[in-house]
Formats: sequence, C-alpha cells, structure tokens
Amino acid sequence: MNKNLDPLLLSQSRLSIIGLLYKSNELEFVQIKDTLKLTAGNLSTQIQKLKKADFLEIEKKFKGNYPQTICRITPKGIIAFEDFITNMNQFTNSFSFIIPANTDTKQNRL
Amino acid sequence: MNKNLDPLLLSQSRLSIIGLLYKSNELEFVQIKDTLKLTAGNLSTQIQKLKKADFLEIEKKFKGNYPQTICRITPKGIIAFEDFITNMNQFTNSFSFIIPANTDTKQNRL
DNA sequence: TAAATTAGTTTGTAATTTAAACTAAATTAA
DNA sequence: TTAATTTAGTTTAAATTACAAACTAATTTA
Repeated sequence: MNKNLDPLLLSQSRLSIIGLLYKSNELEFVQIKDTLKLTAGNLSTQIQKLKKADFLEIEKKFKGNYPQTICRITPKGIIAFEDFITNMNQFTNSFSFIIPANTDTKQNRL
Repeated sequence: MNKNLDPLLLSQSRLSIIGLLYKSNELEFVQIKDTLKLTAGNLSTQIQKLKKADFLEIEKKFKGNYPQTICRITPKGIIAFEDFITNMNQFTNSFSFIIPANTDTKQNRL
C-alpha cells in the first residue's frame, strides 16, 4: 500500500495542530485549543504524541500567575508536515484526470 | 476544528481503496488486495466499513469455481471522495505561501 | 488422497480517540 | 474570608479503530 502518509499526521486534530504551528511557529496551548475547538484533554494528549515524535516542543512557563504551555514546531515537524502535504498533493493530483490538478512540482524546503 | 475531512476516508487504506475504485469504478477483491498490498483480512474489514457508509457496494459471484467479490463505488462514494480531495486541496493550498499552491478551483462533478 | 492454494471472514489484541473526571492554583462574589 | 468559579492543564476510562493471525470452506495439484 501507499505508506507515504505519516500516520501521525493522518489525523484531523494532529494535522490541524501541526498546520497551525507550521504557520505561526509557536502558539499557546489555549490559543490552539480555542482556534481548533479541541477539548483541553484531547489537545494535551495530541501534543504529547507530537512531542514524542519530536514534531514539536513544549515549553512550560507562567503568564502572570497562570501556567502557560507554549508549543513550538521543530525542524523535524516542519519537514514531516511538508512531506505530508507533498505526498497528499501527489495523491490528489493522480486524480487530476477529473479533479483539477495541483501545480505543485517539488516544494521549496526552507 | 476543521471537521470537513470525512474520518472514514482519513485512513491510508480506505482512501486508497476508494481512490482505486474512483478510477476503475469496479474491481475484484483480489485485485485491490494485490494492488494495495493489503492483507485479505484488513481489506475485508475496510470494504465492510465503506459499504456500511454506502461508499461502495459488494457483489458476490463466482469466477469459474472460486468465489469472487466485486467492489463497486457508489454515487455517494464518488461524491465523498471528491469532497475529500477538494477539502484536502483547500487545506494544503492554505499553506501555499510556502508550499506551491494547487490551482484547483471547484471540481467538475460528473 | 494429502498438501497446497484460492478466496475470503472472524477474532483478538493493540493502539487511538476523546470526553469526563481530576489536580491545582487564582480570582471573584457573598 | 471563605465559598464558588475560572483558568490551565493532566489523567482516566470507555468506545472505537486497525490489522494480523487464525479460521472456514472449497478447489486444485502432486
């Protein structure tokens, strides 16, 4: 089978989390939770999985008196996300005989 | 969260199965199994799930003396797959500031 | 006629998902 | 001032999913 889609990112919640961080580099736990409308429990587990894969790092600070959890995407996370996008585009483009194609050739990795 | 990706298709195996059928309309169980290198057990369960969602229909015949299971994509399956592709393209294109964009506008549904 | 092959289905375990329950501190209201 | 509520998370537990292994059942080959 086509095993090129990282199963860790083949998940609505984790794909969205990494996608958000891909754009913003780092975000607060609460920002992610609110933006994606995830429960805190779910987000907590998902970022732990992403951390375990070294796709993001978690920094615990304080914002005023409250604890604050910052998530930051790692170089490995960036590459994994770009690979996912590239592979998914490749897949969707293989149906361009009916669904208009993606012009993506090879991504520019920064 | 971005709840527009049908979780039934957000699976490597089921996405590939429906993708194959999207191209070929109907295929034998064994053809799908061999093409995607799935185990028979896994394929059996996955097509049952897809059937339950009315994304494909299963016809049981005989080919010579051996049983033959034909899988055929349904109109509902076609729409679901096209929607998945469209939504995934929309997602990936929202990262085109770095990853080249997909030109897909609105798909032509046949 | 025994062994191997074909074509699947069912089962059992492991992993995943996610809401609910919980911890722990801070803040607000009575 | 102390009780209730809010903030910010983590842990748990139940439900769902994934998938290989084991199984059924017939056919073909040696």
